[in-house]
Amino acid sequence: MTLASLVGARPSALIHRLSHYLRLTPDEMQAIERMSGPERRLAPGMPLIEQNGPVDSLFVVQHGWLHSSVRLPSGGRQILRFHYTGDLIGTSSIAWSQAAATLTAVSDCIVTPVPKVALGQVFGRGGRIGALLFAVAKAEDVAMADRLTSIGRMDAIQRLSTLILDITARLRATAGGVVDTIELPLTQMDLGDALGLTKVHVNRTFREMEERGMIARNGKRLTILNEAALVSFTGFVDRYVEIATDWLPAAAA
Amino acid sequence: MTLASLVGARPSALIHRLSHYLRLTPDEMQAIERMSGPERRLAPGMPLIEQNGPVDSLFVVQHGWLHSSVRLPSGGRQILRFHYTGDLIGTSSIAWSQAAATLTAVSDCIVTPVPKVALGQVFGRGGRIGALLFAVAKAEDVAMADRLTSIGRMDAIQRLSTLILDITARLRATAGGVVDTIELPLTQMDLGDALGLTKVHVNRTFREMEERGMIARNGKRLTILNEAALVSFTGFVDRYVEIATDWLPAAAA
DNA sequence: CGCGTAGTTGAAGGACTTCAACACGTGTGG
DNA sequence: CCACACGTGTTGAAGTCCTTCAACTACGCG
Repeated sequence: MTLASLVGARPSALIHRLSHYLRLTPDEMQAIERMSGPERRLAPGMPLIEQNGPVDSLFVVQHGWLHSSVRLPSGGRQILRFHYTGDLIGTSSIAWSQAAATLTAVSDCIVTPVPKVALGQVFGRGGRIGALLFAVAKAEDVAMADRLTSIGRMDAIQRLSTLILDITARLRATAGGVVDTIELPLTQMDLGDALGLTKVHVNRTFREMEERGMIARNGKRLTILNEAALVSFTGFVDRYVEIATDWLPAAAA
Repeated sequence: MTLASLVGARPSALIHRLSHYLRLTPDEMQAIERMSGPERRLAPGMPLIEQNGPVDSLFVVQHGWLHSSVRLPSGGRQILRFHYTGDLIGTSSIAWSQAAATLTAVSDCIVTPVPKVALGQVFGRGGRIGALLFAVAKAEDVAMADRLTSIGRMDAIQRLSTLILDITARLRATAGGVVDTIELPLTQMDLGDALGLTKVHVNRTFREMEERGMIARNGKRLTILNEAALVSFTGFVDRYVEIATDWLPAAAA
């Protein structure tokens, strides 16, 4: 009898994610599995949580990806970040009972709810999981700081480049092998809202990147032609490949 | 014999901060106190941690404030956020052994180091502290998302306004009463680097805000003339006044 | 007193926005 | 089944906000 058969249809993507950084014990896996409720499916464009709406649980992204965004009084929108398979999302509900942002499915998604109390218990029981979740949260934090830097101090080409590199890196993590062509279900308006640009200028920026031979486009497919150049051009760093775990407390016997 | 006399000269500002959200038990206070090493003082402008430098500890801000920033290959700088009394900072060292950002004192500061391993033990022993630290980290996260939104989608006056409101709100937390005049030790270049603007334009924006009767300046002193108007104008939300704690595990008996 | 940093202002230039129009694909109701 | 609406992508022209460059002032400190 496998663990998966005990607790659900498939092992949680969160376990898979954390296992990337740490060899989890069966106890730890079970603790993570037990946090999650039944699966919920989302079609592209569907909202999972609405800004200012009530929330009392988080979610684990089991499949697909989403983004979180904020609407401004002026009518504008800012996309804050993208969430991928294995992410623990909706975490603003941890600090407040109202959602700070809207969560929207980008691709077809499967998510499982994690009641706040269940997360509290994981921290309460001690061990390494809470600490590791903290570390992952801090890594996400630095990734958002990178985006902040990109928007605050880079021009349109660099902004778009960093975002393409970021998305590519994250999608690779689940895809497995090294991919240089990605399927981008985002509209140019989405990209603009993520980069602090207008959709018009995103379009022009795409064109210029093509003309410069940096990328190739084919419908929604996008190919990076010279990744090393893009990386050095933007100073991009993948914040997820590695996380230090030497400081974690010992695993329970 | 008081707790403070047992473990150090003064109770940790981190205890004070967390007590704002939760009534801590003596055990919890002691656990927090024991994390910290000896005090270290910084004069304004002094670096605490250098970007890409080695780091193996975090710090608690016991007094004063700092900012974290990133230098770009192009020579520019982006200030990512400001850190105030009671903050746990340098947390990128949790995920990596190299610092992701530079930490610089803004005012006279006192900080105490927290070895990564000591933090790991706090998580490891379980209870509420780890969970609460996670919640606070997530609140900071939302605050940074607010700044991202500000830089991505607002004009110079709104950006500067949100930053002024943010700093004022945070300084009040330690100052006690409601203050509408703050001492700003930041240069206009600092402000520009925080807002994604040039120092020249920060200057012009200050002037226009004065002309519009939004603020008054006197050297480094800055007075907000109509705070309610600024708040509704920018949609500013103070992310620190309140944090939900209903989901935390029970305190140890 | 001289030097360096910070603040201030003007003039010119540039990156991005705004407005507008059109092409294209897709779904939907008459 | 076609007409039409609608969202998305694309391109041009004009305008604006912010930057860049440059000069000058003010202030603190050796």
